[in-house]
Amino acid sequence: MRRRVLGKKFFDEPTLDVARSLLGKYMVRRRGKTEKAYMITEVEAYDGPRDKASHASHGRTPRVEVMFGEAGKLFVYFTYGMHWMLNVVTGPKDYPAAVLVRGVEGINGPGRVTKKLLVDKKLNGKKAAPSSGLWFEDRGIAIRRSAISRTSRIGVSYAGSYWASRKYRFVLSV
DNA sequence: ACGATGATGAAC
DNA sequence: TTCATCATCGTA
Repeated sequence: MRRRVLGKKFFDEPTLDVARSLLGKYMVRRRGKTEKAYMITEVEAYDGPRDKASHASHGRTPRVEVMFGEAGKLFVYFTYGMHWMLNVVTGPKDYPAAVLVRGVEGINGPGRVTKKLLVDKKLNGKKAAPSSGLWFEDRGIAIRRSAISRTSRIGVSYAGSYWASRKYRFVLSV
């Protein structure tokens, strides 16, 4: 099987492009000797300091510092008192942007993804790479444009009508 | 439908 | 220092 680990070059692109490109790619998790790969089926883009749905719209706080950093780093934060959210940083340094992984094959919901893959704050700020135990791979699956649907993002009504209605969510239809 | 559960930022 | 708000999920 053809495998290519996705690195900085892949993620250092416009957030929306990266989000769409991640569909059909694989997220690989290694814990000790066991390694599991899951095809990515649902993502959301959070794009820049003016995106009111992005936590980075409040400025460069410790919680979101990683979003301002290097593309290809993992951004993990805690919400709703019980869920970890897994993102990967995109675009240039000092431009806060990331893609939230909302679903993978067989697992729907960002909180379930992190629970299943045992993701928590220990991964925050780590590079998405085999050395950190969590990374992304291109395994040669081609995704047709027609297999991708775009919708507005989930749970961001607080962001105001403009930002809440941006079609920044990408879903791979079965 | 709503409660669990806690970090965050804004208000006071 | 308190408070409402949340990129949610499970149970109902």
